[in-house]
Amino acid sequence: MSEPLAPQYDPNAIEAPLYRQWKADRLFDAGRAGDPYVLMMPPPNVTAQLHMGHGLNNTVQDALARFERMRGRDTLWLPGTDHAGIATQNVVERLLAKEGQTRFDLGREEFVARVWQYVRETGATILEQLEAIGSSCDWTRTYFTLDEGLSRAVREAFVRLYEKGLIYRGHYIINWCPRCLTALSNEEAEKEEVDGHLYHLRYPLAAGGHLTVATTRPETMLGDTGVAVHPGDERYQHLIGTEVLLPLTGRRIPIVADDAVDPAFGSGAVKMTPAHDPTDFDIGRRHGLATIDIMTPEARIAETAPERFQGLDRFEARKRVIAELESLGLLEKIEPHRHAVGHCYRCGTIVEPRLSDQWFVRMAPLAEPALAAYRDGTLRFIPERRGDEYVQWLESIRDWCISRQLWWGHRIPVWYCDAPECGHQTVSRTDVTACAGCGGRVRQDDDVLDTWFSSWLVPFSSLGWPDRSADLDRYYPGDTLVTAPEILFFWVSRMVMAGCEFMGQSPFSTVYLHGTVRDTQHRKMSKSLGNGIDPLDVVERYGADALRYTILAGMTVGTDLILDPTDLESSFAAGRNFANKLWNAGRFIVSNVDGPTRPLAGVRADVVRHEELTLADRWIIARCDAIVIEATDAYERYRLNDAAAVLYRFLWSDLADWYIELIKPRLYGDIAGGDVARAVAVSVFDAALRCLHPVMPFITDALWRRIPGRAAEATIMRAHWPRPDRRAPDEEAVRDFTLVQELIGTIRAIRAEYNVQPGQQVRAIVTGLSPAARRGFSAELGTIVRLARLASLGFEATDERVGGHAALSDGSSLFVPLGDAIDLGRECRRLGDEVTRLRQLIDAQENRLGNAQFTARAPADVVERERQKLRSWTDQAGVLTAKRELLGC
RNA sequence: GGGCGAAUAGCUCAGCUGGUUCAGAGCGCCUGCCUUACACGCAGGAUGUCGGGGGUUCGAAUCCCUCUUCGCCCACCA
Repeated sequence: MSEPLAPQYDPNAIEAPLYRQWKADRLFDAGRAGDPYVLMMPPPNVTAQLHMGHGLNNTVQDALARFERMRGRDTLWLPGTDHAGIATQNVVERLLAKEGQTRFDLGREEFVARVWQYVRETGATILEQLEAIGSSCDWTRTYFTLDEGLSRAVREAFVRLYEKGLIYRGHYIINWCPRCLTALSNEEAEKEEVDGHLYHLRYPLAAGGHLTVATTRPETMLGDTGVAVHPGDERYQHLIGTEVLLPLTGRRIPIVADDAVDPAFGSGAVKMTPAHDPTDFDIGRRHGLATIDIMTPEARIAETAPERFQGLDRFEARKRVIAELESLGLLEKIEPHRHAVGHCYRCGTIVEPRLSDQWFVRMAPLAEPALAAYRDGTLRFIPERRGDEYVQWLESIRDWCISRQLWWGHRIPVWYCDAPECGHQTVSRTDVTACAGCGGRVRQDDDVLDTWFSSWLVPFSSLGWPDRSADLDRYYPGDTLVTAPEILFFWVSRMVMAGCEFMGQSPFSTVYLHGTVRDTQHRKMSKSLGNGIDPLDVVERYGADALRYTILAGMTVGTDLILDPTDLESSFAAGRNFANKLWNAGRFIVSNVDGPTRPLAGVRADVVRHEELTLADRWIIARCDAIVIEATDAYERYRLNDAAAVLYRFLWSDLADWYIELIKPRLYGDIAGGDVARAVAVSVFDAALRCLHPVMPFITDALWRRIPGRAAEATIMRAHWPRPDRRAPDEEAVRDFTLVQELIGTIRAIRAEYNVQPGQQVRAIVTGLSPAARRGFSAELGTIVRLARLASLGFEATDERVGGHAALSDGSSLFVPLGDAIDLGRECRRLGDEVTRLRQLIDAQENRLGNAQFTARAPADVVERERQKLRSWTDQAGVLTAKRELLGC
């Protein structure tokens, strides 16, 4: 009825058109009957290109979405992108640099317009790329964090938090990226261990002598305004309250006592640079120390320092400071020192702690409900241990610096009065044009908000919040969040906090944290290392299903996925081969079923009744029921690799290698029962395709649609999840048929062992049969004879002696007489030659091991290996000799 | 410095609550096959001190201790 299928599966011809069909038929869109099931996609950067991390993340989500959809839930997989403030601004600034311009040349408005233009041109790419791997997102609800609605949500959240006193502006030390020229949150300053130095400097005391201080950043001494010691430190009691003469600057600075100083570290005296170190800032504030900012935003030495240092890069200045101190005899020593240094998470530049005015969110009050959600079980993590990290972070949470000195993003909704004598500050949901205090001119805060300040609202802002929309009612809170552990703190924890704060409950109940994609050296795949794999390239060469299969089959819960970027074939061929195997199994079944088949269960008269089923039929049905249960269980437990493996084994080994092979005579009409075989084959194939659909959506739908009897518009996406036969499992069929398989396999092994020609028939004799085995062998006699290439299967002992023996697992004995099946003379000669060859090897080896020189001088493991060789050869020779005796040579 | 994870075939990994699918899968390797769905295939085969050492137990890849090696998260000893 349908067009003939090609023997080679061509994913390129199937996948893309099928995706277009699904999309046109609106199969991804939420809004059906059923319990809602909501997956929130971690928004990729709007200008990102698809990489393997996206591939993994979205494959997992898509598998879950498809599974739940088929189980009858109203599935909403909500896609979107974020504006990625720093990253996107950097990209456009680099483009401008090529034209020899900076953003300052354009001015703010013009620059932002340029970024918008860039985003509009490239922005949809990442989402289109997600389509290529089969992502069944609800594209009608796609969001972007700078959309009008989401921007309104950002202002609403800001104003509400401000009004509750949870947002404040403060003058503190923050992490500053001198390259991106903006403040960063603690999470954005990635701590990394580096090998640095600990410099011991001598500060001359005003009263004579000197005090040694230790520092890792000697250049900051230009901004020192004090030295601190521990109040209980007896070495320095007499110095507290006195002064030192700060070298290179000529400043006199006080020595103070503070509990925060660890007397055991270094010399026990710490130089205080309140403008460039958070601890020093705190201590300085307690003791009224001055703050001297000695660096420009670019981290060059500023005009507040002596002239000869001005304009020097911080690391140049470090060298210069050390050189000068050394020449003054004030450098005591330099020790190697390993310590953690913050790096900008966008550009890798070493972060500089910097004193500045920024906006902060007070986090402790927000953290409490987020902790409670985890502790009362409404929020869980997979794998579970990730919950500990979550708790640890929330319990020691620090305030969140949310202002960024960028132009691309949500501008902070605060307006300041221009009039210095008024100084009023207005925080507003809507744009402000006049001062609420004096009616004068206002200007909006120059800074924008951290991108994550919009991302943390996404679970509800993307559904219409702050409006009380129908979507918000139906789809909040969602169910599962699938993401990489890297953004647990950036995004996941904050979403829970925002959800609890603004919606009263966590935005999801399960957080599934998957691993990272790495190369064979376990390095994270990245553009800069050049060790990435382009998922689209894989789709092109192997197909999206092959990509998905490889990802899911290779990924255990909570572990990383290792792929070899230099050898795509070894990584992805398995998936492609499986797709091709499926394709051909489907091709075989479809082409051997010309019309509607009788159903296996039902009330009509034409159903296949149990009595009509052969042992093999009952076996494959029982196996199918079992794998439906196993696969369902695996999906429910997020063990997608188990689901993939179970289905792979069933479809390839059970269905293709065994069942299809042994129903051929029935299908070809050589023996009766063809229509029953067709019904069974179609039924189990159909069920397995459905179970496999979340893993390999394209080929399963392509084949499923071609099963005869389908309506034209039928799609597996709308098929319900298979339900196993609820009757007691047919254990008898499984047991009996397994023994049939064992018998066939054993006969085949004997044939191979004795070099029986493929076309040569042999006899097989089984004695000592259990009733179950006897029953099974009789039921599938034809199958056994055909697949083992037998002339006959007998159950009476024979007095023949030449042939192969084996014991079967039910206790019966198998004998395959070979006297008339092989050329005895030739086989004896072959075995004889082989034994002779082994004897020679054994002699030589015994000589070698008998040589005292060798055993004394060779390494122990080499000797052991040689001994093993000897043992193995001796064993082989024994086996062959026994074989010769059996054959009567 | 604190916390956590991993180590099983040449490679990538399963092995869940100790014991009848316990030593497994895929790839790779060896042997033989173009058997009318599939050579991206079929049949058969080889390969392991389950990281080292100690312990608990009738029994350990599995539980405990310890060591080694890799990896991750957290951290204001300057």
